[in-house]
Amino acid sequence: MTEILRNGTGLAQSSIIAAGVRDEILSGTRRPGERIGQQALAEQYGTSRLPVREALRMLESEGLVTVVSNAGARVSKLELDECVEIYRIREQLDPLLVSLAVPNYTDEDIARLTELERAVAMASNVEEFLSADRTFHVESYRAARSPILFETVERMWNTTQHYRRAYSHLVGDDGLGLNHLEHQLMLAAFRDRDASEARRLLYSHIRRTRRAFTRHPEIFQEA
Amino acid sequence: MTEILRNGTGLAQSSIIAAGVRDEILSGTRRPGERIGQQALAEQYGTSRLPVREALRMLESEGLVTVVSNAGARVSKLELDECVEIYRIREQLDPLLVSLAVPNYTDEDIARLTELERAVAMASNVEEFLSADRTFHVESYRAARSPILFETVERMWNTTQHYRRAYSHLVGDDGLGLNHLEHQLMLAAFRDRDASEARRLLYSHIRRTRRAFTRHPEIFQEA
DNA sequence: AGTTTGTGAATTGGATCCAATGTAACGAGA
DNA sequence: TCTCGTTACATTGGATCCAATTCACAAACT
Repeated sequence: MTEILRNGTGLAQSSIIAAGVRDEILSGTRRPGERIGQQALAEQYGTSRLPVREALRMLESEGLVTVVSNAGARVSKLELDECVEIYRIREQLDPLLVSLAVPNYTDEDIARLTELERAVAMASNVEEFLSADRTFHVESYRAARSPILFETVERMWNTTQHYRRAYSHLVGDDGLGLNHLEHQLMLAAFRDRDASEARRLLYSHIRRTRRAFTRHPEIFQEA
Repeated sequence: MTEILRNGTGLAQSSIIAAGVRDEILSGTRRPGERIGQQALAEQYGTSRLPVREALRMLESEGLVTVVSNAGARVSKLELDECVEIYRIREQLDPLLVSLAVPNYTDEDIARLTELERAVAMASNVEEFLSADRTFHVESYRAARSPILFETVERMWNTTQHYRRAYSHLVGDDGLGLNHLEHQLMLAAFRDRDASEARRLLYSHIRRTRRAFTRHPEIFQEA
């Protein structure tokens, strides 16, 4: 009965550690190729190395970490080809997800999404933009109530996060204008409850980003 | 230098165990909802429970196993809604994958795929059919050389394997005729190197299966 | 007779300890 | 001075041991 921070329903320490490392990778604290020591992680979270190892296996299955036997774990790196492949997947799945969500939108949903898009447009630095952009899209997917599809999309989003950041830093504010226009068109389709139009717009949105990556292969160069 | 069965490049015991359990789940030896004891697995593979736990975490991330804290691991069950969701994903990804493969087909590839389809048509029982059908599709994807997309598709395939088996047992030979016709049309598109036609045909192929599931919700009833 | 509660065993989660592999620094030789 | 080989160290992989939680069975109570 002591109000000790209980692990909730089945939240083992390995899950907590995995979530922490995941956040650190997504936030850019840990960069691709960087080594992840078990001992260091164990000390950081005040546990033994055992839950750490399970956490690393979980992250490996998510594609965020690459484990080599007897050589340790590293943050996964992506080649341009692989990033393009993932974006091809997203070109298919994100539009499907949004097309499932649009019919379920309430007026409140659309008002909230409009506000979230304002936050994207008003972002004053790269980190703010990345965070707001992700929130906008994630929230636009919520009404689909398709947890498996959502998780699959989120996984694709996560593994490419670092390169989206690198691209944003590279181009600065250029291209944000197009991004804003596409978001506005999507919001219009949302208001019309036009699922197929929202689907096409999101497809183009992601496709354009994919082609932008192809124009900037230097992002994927070895450090 | 001793030719001891080396673990190859990074094949830890946890990966071996995970592969074994994965096979047992896919082959139907372990049924959805069935408990997976750590101790039993450890004895089966002659190791301690430690690699077993890592293996279960990996399978959990793949969606094949559901782990509840302090309550053990079980083979994942799927509701009809979830299975439909996964098939909606496959409707998008499998066609993309085949459309990437078709342009790369050699004449030998097409000859081999024709043979593999004959094996599907000649399958004399459910297990043979499932195995041959999977081989045909997997081989048709190989030329795409898109490992990430392939792995994603394979994951979707794996989590729904049990229900495909249940459906096949339920309907027997009915519907196999349509399956064969669709495969023949796909082969024709392959020979023409008509990627967009192959894509549409595979979309219809998977969509039809999804709708068949919806007509047989009894497959997903509690045992 | 059905429900509930308590006690027991079985199973899971975690920590410490030991072996094996990979890495790196150091030294010797060309 | 550069290269190669050897040795020492750090890190990972695995096994055994201990604590905590859950589940099952049985007994008692309503």
